[in-house]
Amino acid sequence: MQARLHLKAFVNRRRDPDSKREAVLQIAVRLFLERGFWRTSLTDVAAKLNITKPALYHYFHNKEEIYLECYRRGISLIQESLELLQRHAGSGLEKLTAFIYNYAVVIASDFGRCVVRQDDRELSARARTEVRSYKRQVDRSIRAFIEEGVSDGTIRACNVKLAAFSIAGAVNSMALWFEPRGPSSAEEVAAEFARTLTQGIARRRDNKFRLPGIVFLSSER
Amino acid sequence: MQARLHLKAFVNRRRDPDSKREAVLQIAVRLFLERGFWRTSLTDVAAKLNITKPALYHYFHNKEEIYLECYRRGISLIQESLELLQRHAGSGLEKLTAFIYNYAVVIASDFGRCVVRQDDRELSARARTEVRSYKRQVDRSIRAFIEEGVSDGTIRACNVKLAAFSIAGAVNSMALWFEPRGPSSAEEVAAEFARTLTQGIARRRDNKFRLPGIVFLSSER
DNA sequence: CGTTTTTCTTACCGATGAGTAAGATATCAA
DNA sequence: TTGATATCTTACTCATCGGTAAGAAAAACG
Repeated sequence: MQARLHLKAFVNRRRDPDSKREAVLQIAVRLFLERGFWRTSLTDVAAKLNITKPALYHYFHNKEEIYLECYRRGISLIQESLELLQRHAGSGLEKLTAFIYNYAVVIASDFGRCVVRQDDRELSARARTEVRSYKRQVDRSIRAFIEEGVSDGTIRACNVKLAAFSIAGAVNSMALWFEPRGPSSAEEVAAEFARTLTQGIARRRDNKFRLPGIVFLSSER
Repeated sequence: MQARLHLKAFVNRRRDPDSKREAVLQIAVRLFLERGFWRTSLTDVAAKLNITKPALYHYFHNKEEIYLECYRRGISLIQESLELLQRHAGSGLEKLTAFIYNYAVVIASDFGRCVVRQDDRELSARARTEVRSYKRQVDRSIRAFIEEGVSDGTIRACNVKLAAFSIAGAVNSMALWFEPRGPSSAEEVAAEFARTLTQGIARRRDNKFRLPGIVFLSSER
């Protein structure tokens, strides 16, 4: 990776704010992923870049702004995918399947994982509002694909909201375990998820589903 | 709920450590869910109970122990479900479906959500080891159900590890949005998830799956 | 070369929160 | 009632970390 490059962005005082800002983001997002937002101090970030904490304040107003920039990068990748799919003609099921694939690939990237891994509640009210509006947008898109599929007959009738949550939840969870240098590539995982989440894993000989009778837990405990 | 009861556990100095410990856990888990572990101070917990922070140290060694107790409660619910399923005869698919249902109901409870919502990395090495060993156990069980299903022909051949992650991820995500007083009951969500995650949402006229050609993102960005 | 501007450092503030020391006070058992 | 014990409080320590003030040093510019 060009991580080496970013680590050397501050070797001298050359005036190049753009690439220095970039270096901060690249290093920060790695640390946020490694340790979480609150456990990552700006002193840590600065140390990795061989500068001191106050230097960061020449490029960002505060810690949250650094995170928000990382977040916006991830979101813009997702939006890019959504726009392409919305222009594309195809059945609801095809769009949904393609979206799951693309979304999974995004979530596998550093900035993508950053989008999902962060807990809203740790943000200011202002930032939280921004973040949640993006999330709603993604959710609306997934639901639209599903509804389209139900209309055109490629998706069976189901609880659209819960189906969307289930799909988003499964893909989002990648952020918790996916490792770029791990055994499966992003594309492998994306393909498997796209298949599993649309087609299921059951070998369906018949089309009727019933809940097994061995269910026993109730939420009353 | 009996939250009122727990709020009154410390009205006098009656010697009843068991119910006082219980009250601490019940109030703590709510706050952990509301604000997250690190954003919840022991002063907050104590205030809700009408005592002061040092009083908590009569019942728990430190903050992490309080969290771990909450965690163990959630885990024991899951284990209870697993044991029952392992004793039960049935196809792999049936067991998996039933597990998804039961697991979802557990995750919908306060202690269940606590299990999932907490980020390992915020724990000590010791606690993290304990927590992860539980998680591995759940993962192994899901995989075993899937493998059983593949053997007995009720589940199609698939990447077992990724399928298990996908299912666990979807159910775990409930912890992030499920609200006991929300529009859907735990049982409703559990049933829908059990269905969606095993049968998929596609209306399958034929059995072949192909990735739509509109996929465009690569992880190289 | 000298002036201006940007970049970055040292030294600090203030707030927060986990955990402790020491002692006051209520409960309980005899 | 009284002594022993558990319970809980006040007052504190210590460490962390976001953010700031003030100025030094390097770079850019003319």
